Amino acid sequence: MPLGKDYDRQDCALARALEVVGERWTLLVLRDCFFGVRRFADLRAHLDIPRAVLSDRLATLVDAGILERRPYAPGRDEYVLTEDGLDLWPALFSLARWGDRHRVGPGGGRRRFRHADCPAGGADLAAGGVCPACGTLPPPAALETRALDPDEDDGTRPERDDAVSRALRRPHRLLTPLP
Amino acid sequence: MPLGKDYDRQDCALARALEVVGERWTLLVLRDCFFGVRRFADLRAHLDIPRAVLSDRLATLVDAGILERRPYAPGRDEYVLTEDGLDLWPALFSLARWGDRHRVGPGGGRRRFRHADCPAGGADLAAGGVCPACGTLPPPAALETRALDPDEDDGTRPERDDAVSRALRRPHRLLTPLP
DNA sequence: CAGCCCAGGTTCGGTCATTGAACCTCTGGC
DNA sequence: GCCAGAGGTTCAATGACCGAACCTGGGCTG
Repeated sequence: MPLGKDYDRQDCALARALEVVGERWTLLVLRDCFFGVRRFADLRAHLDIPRAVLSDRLATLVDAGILERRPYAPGRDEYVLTEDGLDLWPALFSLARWGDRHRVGPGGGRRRFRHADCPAGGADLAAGGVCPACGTLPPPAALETRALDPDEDDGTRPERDDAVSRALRRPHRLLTPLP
Repeated sequence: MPLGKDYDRQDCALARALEVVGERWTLLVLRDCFFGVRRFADLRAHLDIPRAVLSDRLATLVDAGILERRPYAPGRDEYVLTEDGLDLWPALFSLARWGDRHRVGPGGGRRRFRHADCPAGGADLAAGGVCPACGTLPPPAALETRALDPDEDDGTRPERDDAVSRALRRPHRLLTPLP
């Protein structure tokens, strides 16, 4: 946990957010949840995260009311974003967009987010997560994401080959279960 | 650095952003830079961050082109946000806003951000950093921040008493030097 | 129903980051 | 010459993270 015992000495909303969401891996786990990944094994395969750490992060997020854990079969649980979790979307999108624009370098995996349910026809999201066509801030469920076309992407890294990564190359509506 | 050696195995813009900005303390340092804090000693006093860690984070941020280090007197340096750094504003604001709304609990220090240069009169920023009055996404330099009035704030913690904390209780234009 | 597999963990030593305290160095002022 | 303050670095101790190995409980297969 970032700041640890210093938590209550920081008089700042940002510090309180980072207390839950600022640990290593946590935001990447949440990104996957927005993409529609719901199961422990899929998160592990997609992120290459140590089991113990993933276990710990999921517990923290459930505790904080950001994820909900629910059985989908006897003995099997899945993790789904709550209302509070869904509200993290603008923050997550803004950070990813910044990474996309300023740290291009040697890593592909760039993607676009389009307002699929847009009354004005839809367009790729602009800064802040705003749809430039209709001017609103669409909720994640109204968005479709897809990888950049190979000719737009200058990444030269080998692509990942787990089920989630493969599914995410094709257009995909956010929050729809993956893979 | 989050993810460390796994950096190049993550095909994701978010991972690349977190590589620079996801370490403990880094976002809090940047928040202070947006507020107008520029000097090592002021950051230290305001954040209660260990010297070695602050030193390391500042070096990383300068390396990444997010901060610029420049002398303001012989032997004295200050740190100022670059263009790339300023572009982090929507992400920072969104996270702080989420913390403000979902993790209220036992910590005051809540604040509002108003579009001071708004042609439509200005209003507190809404989700994504958008000004609800004019519908644009104002740059940080166009914003004024102030602490919530005591009756709006349910924080019961003792207030901090360093120069930066004191200055930030009064209305303050972002990026204007503090304290 | 014995035996196996799979999802979703926990446990465990080794390694790496963070912490707080102490020490260093340069500049300017008296 | 001496001191103070800014902006560091160094160090031992603590805590987080890592990867590998082990555990558990339900379903399937024969």
